[in-house]
Amino acid sequence: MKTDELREMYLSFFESKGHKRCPSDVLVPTWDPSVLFTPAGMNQFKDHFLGKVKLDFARATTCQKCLRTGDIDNVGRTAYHQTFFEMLGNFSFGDYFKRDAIHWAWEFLTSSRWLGIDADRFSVSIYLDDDEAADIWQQDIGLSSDRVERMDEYDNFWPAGAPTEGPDGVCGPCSEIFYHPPGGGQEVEIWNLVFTQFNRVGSPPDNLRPLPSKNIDTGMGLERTVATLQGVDTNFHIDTLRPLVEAVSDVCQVAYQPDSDAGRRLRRIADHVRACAMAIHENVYPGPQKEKYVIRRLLRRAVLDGHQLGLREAFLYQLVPAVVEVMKGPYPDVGETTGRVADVIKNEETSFLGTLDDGLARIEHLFAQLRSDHRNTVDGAAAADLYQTYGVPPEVFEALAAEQQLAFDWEGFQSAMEAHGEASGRLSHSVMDVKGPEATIKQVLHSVEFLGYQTAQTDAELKFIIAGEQLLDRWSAPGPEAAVRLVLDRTPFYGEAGGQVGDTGEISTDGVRFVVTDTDREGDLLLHRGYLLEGELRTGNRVLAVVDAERRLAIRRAHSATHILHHALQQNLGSHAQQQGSKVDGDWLRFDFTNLASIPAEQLAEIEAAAVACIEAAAPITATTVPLAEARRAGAMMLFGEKYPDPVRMVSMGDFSKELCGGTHLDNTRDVGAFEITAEEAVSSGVRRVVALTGDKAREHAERTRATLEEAAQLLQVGPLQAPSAAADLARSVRELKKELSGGGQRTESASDAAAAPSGSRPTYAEVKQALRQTARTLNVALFEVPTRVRSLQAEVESLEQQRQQLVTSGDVSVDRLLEQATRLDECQLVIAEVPGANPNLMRHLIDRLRQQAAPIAVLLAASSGDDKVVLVAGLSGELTDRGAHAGKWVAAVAQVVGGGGGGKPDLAQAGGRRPEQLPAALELAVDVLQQQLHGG
RNA sequence: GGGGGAUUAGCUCAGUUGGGAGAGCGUCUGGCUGGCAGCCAGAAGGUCAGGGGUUCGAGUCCCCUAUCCUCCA
Repeated sequence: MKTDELREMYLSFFESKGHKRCPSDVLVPTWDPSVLFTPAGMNQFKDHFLGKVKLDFARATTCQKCLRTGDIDNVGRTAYHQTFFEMLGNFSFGDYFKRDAIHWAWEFLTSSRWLGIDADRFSVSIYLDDDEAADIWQQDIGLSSDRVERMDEYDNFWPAGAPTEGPDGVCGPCSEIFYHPPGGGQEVEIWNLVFTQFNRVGSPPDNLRPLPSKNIDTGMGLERTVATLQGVDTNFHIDTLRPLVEAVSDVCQVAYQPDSDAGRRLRRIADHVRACAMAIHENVYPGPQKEKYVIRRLLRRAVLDGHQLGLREAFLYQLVPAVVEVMKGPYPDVGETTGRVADVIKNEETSFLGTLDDGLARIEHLFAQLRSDHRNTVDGAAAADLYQTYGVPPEVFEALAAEQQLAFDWEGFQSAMEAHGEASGRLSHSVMDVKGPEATIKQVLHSVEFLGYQTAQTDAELKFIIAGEQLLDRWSAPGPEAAVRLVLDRTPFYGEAGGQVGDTGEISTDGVRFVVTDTDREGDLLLHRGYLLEGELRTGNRVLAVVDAERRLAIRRAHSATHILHHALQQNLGSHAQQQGSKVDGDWLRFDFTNLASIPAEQLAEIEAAAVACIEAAAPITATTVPLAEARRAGAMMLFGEKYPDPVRMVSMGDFSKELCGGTHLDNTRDVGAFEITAEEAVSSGVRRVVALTGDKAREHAERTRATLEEAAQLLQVGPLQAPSAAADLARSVRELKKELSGGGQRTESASDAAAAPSGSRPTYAEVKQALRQTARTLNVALFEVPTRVRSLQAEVESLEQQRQQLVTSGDVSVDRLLEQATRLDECQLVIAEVPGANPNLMRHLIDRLRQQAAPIAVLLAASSGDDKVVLVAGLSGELTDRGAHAGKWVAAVAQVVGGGGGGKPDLAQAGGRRPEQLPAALELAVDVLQQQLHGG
């Protein structure tokens, strides 16, 4: 039996038993914070099990794409471990229970109409005291007692060990079905039937409370079951995966021998590349965090296996077509993204190979150190350090160490990694928690009627008051510190979702005013977060809920503009430019999308112009609720990573944009008013971010841009469009002045462009924007910091000019002049002098020249800079340092007199102080100090 | 979300109680050789990522921000 046949047979069997056939959920359920990836078929039904949502059906069956990395080390080594796999399952939400679940499982496995497997090939396990299940298996089905094994809570309870160790929440016993292959091979667990019938509360004993409605949750590993049916010894040899392994073997040019080390690596590569391709297909790219990081790690492990097999160039991406070939049957849409997925993989593996090269250099460095220390073991902690900081994989480390006859301390490595794990903090999340006031509310109130599409205000009944984790009947504490959440039976307030921020506004009744600062969403509940201004709230009150209409309108402008931008991006960049995330606030929006390269300014301007054209086209905007299938036919934008309800709300703009969206929108695109893209940047590799403004904010931004450029131009005394070149001149003159002062050299007269006359006509906004951007870039500051920066540069020029002037008027501070002032001390020349206007660099130059010309010599030069600072530099020629003099100590002692300190090397040192008026006294002291040093006093 | 690191010349990077901003490669100029390869000499090239703080003095110490790398969850 083929894989595709088993999948289809399972689903149609349960359809024939009244189950709704649901499609596989996405691989990354963004709506579920407790998991990174969908780990099992039941995941998409969590809310159904908990009664959190209204049920349209009580029985479902699925084939679910799953990803698990818990046992990643076993992949390739064992027969059945995989990271990506498919799971068949049937589910009951308070409908049928153990008896039907077991009977149907048995019928599917053994009936000749279905799988028709010999009943003698099966045995089952059940939970210790689950007599109900035991009876069904033995009495109804007729299994002999030696084929029904009772196991403890760690084997036959879900979650494992729950009665004793928790977590609290929904749980129950399970029953596993084992297949015994003919010929006496190892038995295989192929199906697990979970009977969720308890709510665990606290520690044993008596902590398992029966649930009012009991559920069934079963899981049959597709690949594993196929492997047993096909009589092959590992999942990797079934009809779908064997060709993939062969493809890996081809690309790697390593013959596939199942039992060899290389064979294990080939299987692992096959598994990992399939997992990566399926995830990337759903727009989950390799990245530095969370699910993205898991994908990066999977990809790297595969690359590393290839590396160990001798490959040094990117190769994984070549396997994408093979993966598509295998997966496009059940998931036809994977065929649409082959090129994109391959590009992403190629990019990522290329950059990883670069990282590996860096790692090799660091490993070399460490080996050199070991050799010089005459040690023969690579310290595990040091290796862990390199791994954590630079990503040097331990496997590579070990292999290279072996070449150098060095041992690798795996134990030390592991414990260091564990310590790192602790230090990084672990998230603990229970699989299903039914705690918190929101859960309590949901038992009573399944959803809140949302009226915000039609109106900004409505009367309503106050149903619940949530303060912290408690439900209250009344609330009277005023002020922002006393924040609570309110639940109404209906509301015009939009709760944050789909990137659109929550509404603000006011909820009031006679003598009571409550400020809504934000609106959240918990499932279908809308929670108004805020505080009381006056009065007392009581549940049951009739209240008036009023949204801040002006802000809501600004949000609508931004949201409609977001759809327009999405459309413009796809038109301009291509259909790969898909939404990766978005945030919509009042007249402000942020839009992340898939694109490998940055977008040049000209292209960005084109995109902006295209968006503006859509706005000016004054296209009508409509929202309709239609069946999902109809929306798909209409060509609405569907995102792979999104989970859509059915029916869906489809927002259309003219004939250019159709998106599935629950947000609030304008009635006509013209109402967006102004639109401007203000930033384009990277979010992570392969993802770009655009920030844009609409309406009032866009207009204000344009005003401000114009005003800022004009201010800068005025400071620079040029016309607005000459600001960039004038700013460049200014920056250049600062650089040249600094160089001149520090080098003591001659000033090279810079050919500064004469200030051009302001141009006659008023520059266009595009020109203004361009000019300000360019100015900001030359000055290396943010757009609106330009005038500030210009002022500070101008001040710097002035002060540098002053210094230069001082230096010029102080006459020629030449080596000769200083030597004329020299006195004698013992056999040496001694120069102690003030050099007005000089800086430390110039003084050092002078000292160098004096030492060259007149050794043995001691020099101490001083200058006051500014009003309240003194700089001192001292230098000694070799003869004097040999005799025990120390420039650092010398200059430090002298600097004390001017209220400072200093230090440096024996032959050259520098100091400073804050009291210029004491400088003469200090210089006088300098002679004595040096004399004492030379005479050991 | 948390831990570790990086950011210095066009490129690759060094910079050690805080006290002269450096090397190699590349570029340019000159020289050696009959010419080239090559060798020698010299030069140009820096807002030490940005901002704040400590200090007489910060590439170096502290804080913040940005970007990138990396590990853990």
